[in-house]
Order: sequence, then structure tokens, then C-alpha cells
Amino acid sequence: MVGEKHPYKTRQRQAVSDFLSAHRDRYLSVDDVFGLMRAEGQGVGRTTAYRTLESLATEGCVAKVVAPGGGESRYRLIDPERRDEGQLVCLSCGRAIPLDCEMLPEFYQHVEGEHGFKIDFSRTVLYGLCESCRKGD
Amino acid sequence: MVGEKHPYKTRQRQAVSDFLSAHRDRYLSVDDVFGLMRAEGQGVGRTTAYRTLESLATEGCVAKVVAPGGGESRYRLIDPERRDEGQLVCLSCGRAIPLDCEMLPEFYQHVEGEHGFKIDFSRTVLYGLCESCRKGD
DNA sequence: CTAGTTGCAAAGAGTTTGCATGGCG
DNA sequence: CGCCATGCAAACTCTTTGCAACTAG
Repeated sequence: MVGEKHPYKTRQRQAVSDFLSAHRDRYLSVDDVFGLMRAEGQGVGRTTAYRTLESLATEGCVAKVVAPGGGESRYRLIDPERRDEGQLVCLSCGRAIPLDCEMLPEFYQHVEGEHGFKIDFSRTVLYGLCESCRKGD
Repeated sequence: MVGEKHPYKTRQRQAVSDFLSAHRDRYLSVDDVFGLMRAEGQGVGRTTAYRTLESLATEGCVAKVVAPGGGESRYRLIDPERRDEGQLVCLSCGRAIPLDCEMLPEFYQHVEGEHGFKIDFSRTVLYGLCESCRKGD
């Protein structure tokens, strides 16, 4: 299970963790989690979905970001195996693509050093169009 | 006036444009616009404030940015004179800061050329901690 | 048994929509 | 005059909170 820092291990918390784990390539809204889990017969209350996702985000297991236009928050399990900085999300297909790029820390440090702003990449998403959507559309 | 693509030129639209123009250095919430304009005797309806700001953002004259938790949106007139593409938002104080940085287009082009992903900076916000919050906290 | 967890219902903040009125061209 | 813009009130969306019932340890 993902967030071990909790006193109680409940069915709901386990189920949300498993669900996130099964959808690592997407940022999911609370309603995605609520609705899809219910459809799979692994339902949890909406309030519980909010609380569990929020708590996993605070623990640092989950990246929480806001949708491009505003509106709902979205969550994605952080992969501890990879240096999980830099997430690209395609505005067309919605897929999250990890950006493994040597220029990223450079950019990161430049903004911190020259502009005094420390970017938090677990809260930041670069929105745009992925390669296949640019060709397809 | 800022957004010339509209059939009618109304007092309200003019007033909102002028107001944004007089506060180019700040990101304003709808309530800032609504409240401050009213205080100055240049009031517009709240609905009109929403509609005008949204329309200016769609036209590309105005940058729209959402608060870290997904709270209110904030708007700022884009300065065509500057490389005005990056939007920083502080996770602690919520302040939005324009990023005028020569490295930004470089980074942008690198990600497009080398990683095949075309970042849309009008939809992207970099979240993190601003200078004063890093010192203060 | 005790403290943390759940989930319904209600409250809350921010935003959008329906619709009658008013103003631009 | 026709069409679009305005603005009030109501509806809507997303999220948080109150609270009684439940459950892991």
C-alpha cells in the first residue's frame, strides 16, 4: 500500500491506493476516482475520496495539481522509482507524460537563482499538445 | 481599448480594460475588479466582470491564472512589449508573479524539438514558493 | 475499549446561466 | 430598429465541515 503513515489500515484507503496505482499515467479527478471505483464495485464515499487523496498528497505519495482552466483538482501517484519531476499533460488526449530532461534542473535552478522562485514540480504541470495529437489533429 | 474584436463598445468593457491597464503589475480576482471599480464609481455587474475578463482571456489579451487550491481565478493584462509568457504562483501566499525570462523560450523550444511536446504557456502555471515566503516561513 | 475513519447531509466559495431590460450602431 | 450586452437572481460545481455510526488495533 502507498501511504503507510496512518494508524489504521482501512478497506477504503487500500482501495484508493490500488486504484491510483492502476492509473499511473493519468491525473484523476475526485469524481474519476469516486465514479470509476463505484463502477468497479470498489466504491468509497465521495468525502472519503476527497480526504484520502488529500492526505496522500500531504504525505507526498501523490501529486496534486489543478486543471488547466481551473475547476477541479487532479491527483496522480508519484513513482518513487524515477526522478518524477516534470509532468507534461496533453490537452487533447489527457495523458500524463514524464519529462526526463537534462534541461529541467537547469531551468529549475535558473528560476530559483535569478528570479528567487522555487518551483515545486510535484504541484506543477506543463500543459500542451503531445506528438501524436499534434500529428493526428 | 484592449479587446477590439467585439461588435459593441460598451462603457463596461471600456472600464474593465482601463482598470486592468491601471493595474498591469498585479493579478486581480473578479472580486478585486468588481469591488474596486465600484469603489471608484466605475462599477460593473459581477456577471459582467466575469464575462468580460473571460472574454479578454480567450482573446489572449489577458493572462488567467488559478489559485493553488483551485480557488478563484486571477487576471492580468498581458504586456505585448515583454516576453510575458511564464506565470508563477506561490503556494504559500497565493500571489501570482509574471516570469519574464530569456530562458523560457529556449526551454520551450527544447521541449518541442527534443521531446515532441508543444507546451502551451497560456494554459500553464508554475507553482512553488516565492522569495518572501521562503524567507518568512 | 478507544481513537481514528467513514459517509451522509448541509454549508460554503466561486462561477455560470436564464431571462428581462437596456444601449450600441 | 435589430442585435448584442448587462445584471439580477437562481442554478451549478467543486470542496469542506458537522456529526452520528462504524471499525481497526
